[in-house]
Amino acid sequence: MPYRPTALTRQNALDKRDGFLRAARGLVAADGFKAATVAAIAARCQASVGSVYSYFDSRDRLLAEVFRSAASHEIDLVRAAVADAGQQASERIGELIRIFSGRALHGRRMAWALLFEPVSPVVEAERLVYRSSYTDIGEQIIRDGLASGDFVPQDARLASSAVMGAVSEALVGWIRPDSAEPSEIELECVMEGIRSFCFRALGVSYAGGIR
Amino acid sequence: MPYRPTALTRQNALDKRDGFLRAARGLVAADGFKAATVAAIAARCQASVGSVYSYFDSRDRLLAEVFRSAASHEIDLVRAAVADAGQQASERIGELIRIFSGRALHGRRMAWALLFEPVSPVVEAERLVYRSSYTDIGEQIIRDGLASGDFVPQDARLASSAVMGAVSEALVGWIRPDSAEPSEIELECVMEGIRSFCFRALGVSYAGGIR
DNA sequence: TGTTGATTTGAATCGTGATTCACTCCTTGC
DNA sequence: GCAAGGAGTGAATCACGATTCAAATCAACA
Repeated sequence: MPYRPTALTRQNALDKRDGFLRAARGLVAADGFKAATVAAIAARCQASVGSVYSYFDSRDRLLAEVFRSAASHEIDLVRAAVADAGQQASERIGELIRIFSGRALHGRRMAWALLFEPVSPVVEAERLVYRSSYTDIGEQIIRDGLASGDFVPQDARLASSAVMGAVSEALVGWIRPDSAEPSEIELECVMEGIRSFCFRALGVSYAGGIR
Repeated sequence: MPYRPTALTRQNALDKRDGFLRAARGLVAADGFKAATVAAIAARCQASVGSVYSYFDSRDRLLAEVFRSAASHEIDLVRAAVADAGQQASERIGELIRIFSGRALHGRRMAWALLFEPVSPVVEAERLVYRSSYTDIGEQIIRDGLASGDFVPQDARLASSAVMGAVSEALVGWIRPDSAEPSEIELECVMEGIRSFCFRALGVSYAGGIR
């Protein structure tokens, strides 16, 4: 019974698999999912096209995994920020908006890939989960805000969707692949503008002040 | 000098061209741009694939033209509704929101195609124009509303984008191709919810009432 | 009816990238 | 060193719809 996979072998396999994921992620972050062809991914790892397929069923699944990991990283950051914010619902939704848009505006290519780039149905399914995660977080905060009277009565789910939509649409012009690099000041204005728009929409009792 | 194209010939050519456009539009309205393959378009007109190419440079251009005509029809309806509404900015933006979402919710496949379906870059360029037309209309109304003091001070362009984003995102769940047919009541609730969300965001001075 | 050129046809070709697989190259355990 | 598999390779294949184009057909006019 010669050749039995050993611990080292297994680890190497995991590392290699991970290498493909990192390579793909790098390509996506640089030029979107479209650029993450199987050939490009393999090349980045000095491996052959075929070997990608001994670690993944298909390109789609590989990219779905890339999407999931990049997206859940983003979600985690937002969740953490929201948790760190005060218990006031308005502060928490403000953090959601601020972190979400700040991340998007600073990692524009990746944000574009995660939010807007046309992708295959398999990856699109991941995007659906990703988007609804944000909406879920928002919804919960809004529900709390309604309970505490911080927000004006309204449908929490609808409001959360609308907030995410308002934020996304306000951002899209800034993160489109061919748009010019925006200045830090502009970004601040956009973020603040979105924040106050959403605050008014939610009916936040106190103004929160400009800046 | 035999055979000279005549008026009838020319008319036939125009009609045929128009037939291809209609056919494509029908396919898009039924199943999106993806379904409007050159073969399907030709089949609908009992013509051959090749003849499509004597009227259009490429499928992309054909679809871009379909997009343009469908989109400008929508835009015209919105413009007309806005013009018919009172001179109060809040009424006019309310009409924009109502007609836009009403049309989308009642012609869901076409709305999905125009707003969300992944399309080629050439068609995407048309979508950009289409989207910014709505944003332009909204921006102008908001500008007027700011001038008359109907709305709270804010960046009109940003606000208009945010309104369009909020509306789109609130709608997307209802018009996704695989979503269930919504009831009339649900649609009314969604539209009303969106409208009040946006009214609050704009800081409309009077509530406008439910319904 | 014959001639000329416009129009139509649809099978063959292209383009693009994912996917396969027969073969070679390694590793392990004896 | 050597046999038994596991891994890696990359050229060939596949998928799929857009696009082409030589041949066939049709329309106008003398």
